[in-house]
Amino acid sequence: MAVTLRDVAAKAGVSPITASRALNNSGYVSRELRERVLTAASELSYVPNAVASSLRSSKTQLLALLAGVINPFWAAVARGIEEVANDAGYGVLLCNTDDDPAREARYIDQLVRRRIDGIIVAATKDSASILQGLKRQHQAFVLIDRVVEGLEADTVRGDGKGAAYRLTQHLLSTGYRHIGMISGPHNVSTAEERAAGYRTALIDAGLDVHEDMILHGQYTESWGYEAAHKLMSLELRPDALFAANNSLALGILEALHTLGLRVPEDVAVVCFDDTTNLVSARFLTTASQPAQEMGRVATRLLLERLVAPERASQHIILPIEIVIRSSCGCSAGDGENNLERTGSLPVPAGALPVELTAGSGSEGSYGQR
Amino acid sequence: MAVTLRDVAAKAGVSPITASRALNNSGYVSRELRERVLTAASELSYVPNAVASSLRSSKTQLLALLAGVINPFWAAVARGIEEVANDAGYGVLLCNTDDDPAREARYIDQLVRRRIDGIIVAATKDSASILQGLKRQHQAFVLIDRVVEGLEADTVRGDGKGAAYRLTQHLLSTGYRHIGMISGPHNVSTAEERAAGYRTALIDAGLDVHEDMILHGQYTESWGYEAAHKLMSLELRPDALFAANNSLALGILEALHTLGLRVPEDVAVVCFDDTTNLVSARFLTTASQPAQEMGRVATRLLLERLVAPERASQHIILPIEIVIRSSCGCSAGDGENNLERTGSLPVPAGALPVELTAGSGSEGSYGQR
DNA sequence: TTGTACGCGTTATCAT
DNA sequence: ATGATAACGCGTACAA
Repeated sequence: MAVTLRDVAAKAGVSPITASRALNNSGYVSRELRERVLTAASELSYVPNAVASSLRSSKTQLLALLAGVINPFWAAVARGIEEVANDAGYGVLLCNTDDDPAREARYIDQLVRRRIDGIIVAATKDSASILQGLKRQHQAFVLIDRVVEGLEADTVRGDGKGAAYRLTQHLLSTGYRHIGMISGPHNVSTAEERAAGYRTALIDAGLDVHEDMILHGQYTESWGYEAAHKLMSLELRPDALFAANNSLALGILEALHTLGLRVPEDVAVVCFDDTTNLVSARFLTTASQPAQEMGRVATRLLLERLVAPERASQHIILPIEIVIRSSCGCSAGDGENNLERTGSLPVPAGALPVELTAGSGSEGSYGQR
Repeated sequence: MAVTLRDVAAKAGVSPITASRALNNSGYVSRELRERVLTAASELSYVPNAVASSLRSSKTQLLALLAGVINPFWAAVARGIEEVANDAGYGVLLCNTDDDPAREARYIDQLVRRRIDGIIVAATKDSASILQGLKRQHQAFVLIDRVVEGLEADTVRGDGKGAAYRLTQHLLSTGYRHIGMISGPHNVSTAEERAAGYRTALIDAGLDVHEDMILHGQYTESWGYEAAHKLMSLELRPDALFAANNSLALGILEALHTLGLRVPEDVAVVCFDDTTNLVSARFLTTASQPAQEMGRVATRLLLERLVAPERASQHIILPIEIVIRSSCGCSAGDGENNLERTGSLPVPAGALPVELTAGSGSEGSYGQR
């Protein structure tokens, strides 16, 4: 039924393998035969069968991103991945896990069956055992954004603890003393690490850490909304809130609006993740993660591993810039364009290299380009 | 190297084909042999090779969504697709085109090479010829959200013209007379159709249509921002703005904020697409598209077509509900929770069946469940 | 530079 | 209910 390489070869008067070489620019083919083959192919409207090719070569030329891809952060990551992958001749599958371990497991199973060349995964801690299984099967994968305890693997992530530390420090230096922390699930490493940076900053400033001001839940807008309500009804009401990601920040802003509180006049708000495409969050001071670059770096790492499966795993930690806007009283807006009044905290040069070699067996140092 | 069906069969002491039948629950296999096979498979950690299976059966069990998937609207659509597809044993590939015809073409080529069973595509008009090519190759696909002139194919979309009409009517009945329209690209049918509904509403109300108050650009936040600035600097300044999608609405809100204008006190704003997950847009009166349902219906249509390739194409138009919130002066918020003050316009029963049979050769009538 | 023969892992077809 | 055989469409290995 369908046109095959054979048909093309026959029409061009050559053997199938010659046709294959001509179409793939592999091996030696004379200029004349190549012409004949290409002409025949286009005349027959030949469409190569990637399935057959994959079976024979045991390569699918396909990578996958496994994450909760609804978030703009992940959209940016995906873009970075596609960029590098496409350049290298790979396609990219986007798989939406919603951070649900069950969906995660189902997808991984699917991807392995389909012999996807490599997987970029934002894993929960619950999937440690599944990922161990992948290692055993020699399925290539790279962890992105999140680490998994007890799993040694290529990893790309942001310096979440450091950024949370500096974000908290910024609030403290602006005069806030009762900072509430609204974070994500305990089974996601970034949620823990951001809380840790916050704690350390308080301690280093000689302040007490009130554990009842640290709330963990989901990385969702609705949890941000709920948690903000909880924190704002504490006896010792916070004068500032730290949102551990962008969705949480949106929920928090809505809650504060509901309560008739203004930002930053009544309560300061800072948050993690870049949110430049959300108008309501444009005025927030944020830890702006290099999402697209994370995607690029992860993909490069993955492609390298496809070539060298036995190489020691690399841990790459990208710096995170703190972007200062008017949400924490440093330059309160008055109805004018708040966007004008922004700044940026330098990344402390000393802090990073220390973390860069944190992973066992690591030697990674990528930098940004 | 890898464990194959052969190995499993050998270990279970049966032929490969019996092992295949046991693992796939296809054909007749005795209870005992099935047990033996399953045990052998799990002991060997057998992972079926979907590539080989696809080659032999010429089915990949894979569907793809081709769209600008960054938008929350498409995220909801994707969810609906996954829901139905997974239940039917299909996986779903998400492909991000950014409405760029070149990317669209590249992806389609990839998908066809990989022998994807069916494609759900939000097409631009530029891709008419490519899609014609797909038809010629008997590649199954379904158009979603957007129609393509001169292309007869299964289609699922919202009643955009009708909804735009009613949205405009709502503004008019609330007393607004100078309504600016900010829409998307000319090569996307929804952008045209929403503008058309707006025009018809004005005409039916006996008002003049000022073409300089209708701006087409991209479906992006930045175009919304830019266009709002343009419209608000017209001599005859609009008292209301119609955003043809949610991204545009965000940009418009930001622009109005920049200009120091309040919504709805100074300018009313209505928009298309559900935006319930965007805090800044929670108070907008919107045409709330049944995004997830669109995904579900499109997938059902596609699965049906896989079974009956020669069936006449169906055109399904889903009703769109108008959700009234405080953005157009009907019940201006005063700092309290605007969300309380909402309502909903009934879908006019008569309008729909007429459109349902609009497509040539169509007979579709799906309804909602 | 070109061609031959075979195999990748699975399932369709037909036979038993 | 089970099995033998062949074939899906391509690329590797080797030969010419």
